Amino acid sequence: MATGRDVAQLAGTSTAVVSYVFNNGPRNVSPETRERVLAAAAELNYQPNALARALSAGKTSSIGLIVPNIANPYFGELARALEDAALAHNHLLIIADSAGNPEQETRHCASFLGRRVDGVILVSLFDNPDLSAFRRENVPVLVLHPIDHAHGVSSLTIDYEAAARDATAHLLDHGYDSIGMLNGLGETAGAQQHRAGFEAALARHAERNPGVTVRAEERPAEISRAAAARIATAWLAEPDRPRAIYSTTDEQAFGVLYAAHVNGLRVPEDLAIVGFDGTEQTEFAVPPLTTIAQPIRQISNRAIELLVRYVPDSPVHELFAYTLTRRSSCGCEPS
Amino acid sequence: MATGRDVAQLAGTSTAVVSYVFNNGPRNVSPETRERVLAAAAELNYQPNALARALSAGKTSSIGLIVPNIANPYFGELARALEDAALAHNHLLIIADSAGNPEQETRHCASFLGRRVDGVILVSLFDNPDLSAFRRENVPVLVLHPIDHAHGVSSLTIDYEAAARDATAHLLDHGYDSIGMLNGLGETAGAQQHRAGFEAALARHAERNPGVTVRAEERPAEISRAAAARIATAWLAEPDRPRAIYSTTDEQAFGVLYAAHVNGLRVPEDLAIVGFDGTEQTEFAVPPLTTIAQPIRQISNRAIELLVRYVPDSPVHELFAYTLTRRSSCGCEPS
DNA sequence: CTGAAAGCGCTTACAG
DNA sequence: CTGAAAGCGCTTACAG
Repeated sequence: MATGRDVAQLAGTSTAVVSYVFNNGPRNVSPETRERVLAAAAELNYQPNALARALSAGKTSSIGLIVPNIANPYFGELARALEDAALAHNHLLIIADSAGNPEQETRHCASFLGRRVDGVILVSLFDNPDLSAFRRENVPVLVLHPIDHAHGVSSLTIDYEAAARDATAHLLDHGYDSIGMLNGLGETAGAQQHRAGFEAALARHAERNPGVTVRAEERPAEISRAAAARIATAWLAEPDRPRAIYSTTDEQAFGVLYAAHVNGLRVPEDLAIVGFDGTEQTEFAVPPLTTIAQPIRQISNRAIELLVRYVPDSPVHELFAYTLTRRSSCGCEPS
Repeated sequence: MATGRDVAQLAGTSTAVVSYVFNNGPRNVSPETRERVLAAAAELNYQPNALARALSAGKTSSIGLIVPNIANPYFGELARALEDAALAHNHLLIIADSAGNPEQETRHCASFLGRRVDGVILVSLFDNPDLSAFRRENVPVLVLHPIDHAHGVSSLTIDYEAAARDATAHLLDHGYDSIGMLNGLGETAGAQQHRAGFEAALARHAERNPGVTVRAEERPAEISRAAAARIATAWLAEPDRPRAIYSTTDEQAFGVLYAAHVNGLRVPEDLAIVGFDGTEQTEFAVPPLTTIAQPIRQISNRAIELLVRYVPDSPVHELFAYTLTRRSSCGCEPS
């Protein structure tokens, strides 16, 4: 492939000038020279080598993203929004999938370090991911879920506890007296906040409705349709099955929806469901799913902005607004 | 960050040897020297700079993938399988999303060229994508869908026409006498093959059942749940609505499922549905969707293999086996 | 406004 | 088995 030298030669100038033209700086170039360079470049189909540029300039203009499963639509939508935002800043988003495997997450981190990404965005499988290597090399890292502030990592997230409280309270407002929560596996900060919100809503409800008892139970499941379907199918077959289920991800909510179908239960007449994430698919579920909608675009735009423009020198923890999108799966009237 | 020179210095050797150690070649290194290098590297947290390596070695060990929408689960599953395969060959998969925008696909192609990827895998928005730049630079390209062989691009795909024929025939075997096809937009090779298969099944059925008339109609829709839902909702509200619909993607099939729900139609009692792609979600649809399952893993493994090991010097067109996964949406007994 | 040259951090013939 | 050095293709002070 043609190099800057080839272009310079054909244009009768130096490689420095070719660089100035293609980068619009840092020095000025006379209009005539610029024309000659551009013409030569077009003739030779010149495409600057991004590797050489990155090596020389000391930055790659790339950002790494690690998600647990890119086939999960929430992460797909997230990746899409992040890529749009990165592109708007002329950065490349490198998407890596940890496939639910902690070791693979660690491998991807090392690989990103080797590729000298300018920043990384992480949806971690660990409650306390080891980010010391990034810290050592001064590579900014952003985590897109709750994380213990003591870990010293920046996070951009909605308030899971408040959202879980609202979701549960909404189910309680419908009058359901037996509510299940399908949480994720493990004691991550996210899982703990979901639980805290769930319990807070129950406590408040008990306080306001003396004498009324609501049965509540939490069960864990891997975050996948298949796992949620399996666990919920068994759960809903029990005689004292819950009347409503709060799922901590949409992916699991779809599994619960399926489990209801398997058990011949109507939604919402026999079982109410609320999901979490607000993926586009929830609108087209049968019936449409009520869910906590995350502001994916806003979080994504801010994440990229923080990584490419206003790199914080100490950890930041920004909270974003969520909305409870009411649809028929919880018992609300279809709109 | 520590460089190879730092490591060489600490280990009391040269950068060449450091390189030999980290690449296991191309020269041998005595066990003692190797030990010293490894120890020094560990002490300095040395991580070879992949950019410098690529620039020097003349290959990036990276493969570019462009899909129309990474939030579409089919492409998510595909990306995941391709990444696994690439990783197994120590390659990086760079995922790019054209967001249904042809110009963005073109931009991504240029960007891949600039990043000097070793190969590209494409799910194109164009019927005849302009791949001349890759050809000029000798970058192998693989397209994962039907494409006119005259275009000179390699393709890895299932036989869409045969699959469409089987799917349609299956619906006809159920005895439905009015069948709709929800195709993609535009006259791509894929859309044409879907149509050809659909019509072939109808023709054969007519031949074998003289006197029996089956109504058939094709309608186009953008490949998204929302678009398919909108179009199918109107279609199913018509008095002579189809009794069964063959959707050329699962994503559209989910939209049709939703449209049936909106129209108060039961699936499969009032409307039978068959999808295409075999995404994992189809298993957990309500009711589970019958679909043409693509061998995603096999196609992905082969694609990576062709790009990193047996780069073909002239276009290849490999056909993979698909399966019709029967579930209840078409009227088959739930298994 | 422009050019010659050093340097980014590797790899790899070339010597020894 | 090991080292000195050229080179990959850019960017960017340094001169002029």
